[in-house]
Order: sequence, then structure tokens, then C-alpha cells
Amino acid sequence: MRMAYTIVDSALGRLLVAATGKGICFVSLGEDDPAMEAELRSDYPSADIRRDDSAGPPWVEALLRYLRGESDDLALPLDAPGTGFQERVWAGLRSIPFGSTRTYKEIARALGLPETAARAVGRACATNSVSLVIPCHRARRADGGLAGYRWGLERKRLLIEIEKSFPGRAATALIV
DNA sequence: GCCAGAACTCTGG
DNA sequence: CCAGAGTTCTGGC
Repeated sequence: MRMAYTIVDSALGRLLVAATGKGICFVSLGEDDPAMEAELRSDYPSADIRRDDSAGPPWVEALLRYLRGESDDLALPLDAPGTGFQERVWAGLRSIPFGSTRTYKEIARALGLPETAARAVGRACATNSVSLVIPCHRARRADGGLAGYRWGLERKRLLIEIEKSFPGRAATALIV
């Protein structure tokens, strides 16, 4: 698999976006470029990866607007392979409305899994390589806690804040 | 290769 | 508090 990536500054730190010809396969937030590049390579050990900072696809701009709280559109093309179970969970996460959250148990139930699968759902969230586009920050624990986040709990909290303060949220807020 | 234990969980004893 | 349920990964042998 061949992929190109770029790293830019964002409202939440450095933002790395990698994509194949078909779609986005890796998105991460961090502080340290070499560490983020290493993370990308360890997720795709056999891929042919090169850096390309030229004005690539419009996806990076879309993610930056989202992080500034200016856009609620995360319907970007994905090309992130996972196991059958992982892809089911990721699809479930993407169906959570912007600005709201679900517990791991609710996500399991929505997918037709037994509630005892909550932990397996958490594991699938933990191993997703595409932050933001797969909104695993909308998953919380049943006791109200935030559980963990691969890119830092503080960022998870900020992402929820950004979504809550988005101007267009009034209609969905009433449903919750 | 196989098995134990951990990981972004939750429930019931 | 502890174990167990459903999935994947890692580390030890």
C-alpha cells in the first residue's frame, strides 16, 4: 500500500494526516513530529510511506476547520483497514450525531452486540488509527467518566467542548 | 505456536 | 471487591 502524509499546526497541536489514493488512513494529534511519524509507520509497517507537504487533497483543510469549531462535516473518505469487528464498531461511532456522546455499552447495543461486548468495543476504539474522522472521542464510560484516549484525555475533553459549542448544535442538543 | 494477561467496559454476585 | 463476557495484541515460554 502506498500512502503520503503531511504534518501541520492545528488548534490542538501538531496534526498528521496520511492518505492513500482512496482516502484517509491515519490521523493523529501530538507535539512531536518524529514520534508521530513513528506511530504511523508502526501502524502500517509494510506500507510505502512518503511525506508530501504540497497542497494535497482538501481533507487537511476540512480537519483544521473542524478543530477550530468552524465545521461539523467529518464525512471524509476513509481507507483504514480493520478486522470485521473493528469496522463494525467504527461505523457505529460515525453514526453518533455531532455534539453528542454514547457509552461503550450503548454502542455495543446499537450494533446488535450483547452488553458484555462493551469492553471489546473499547478495545476497537483504542486501536483505531484515524482520530477525528472516526469520532472515538464521543464514547464515554457509563459512570460518566471519560475513559482513555489514544491521543490524550485532555484532547478528548477539548474535542467534546468544541462540538458542544458549535453554533449548529441546538437541534441535536434537545434530543439528548 | 500456545497460553496468559492487558486494554479507552460493565454487570451481577 | 471479584469474575466473566467479547475481541485483539503482546510477551513469555
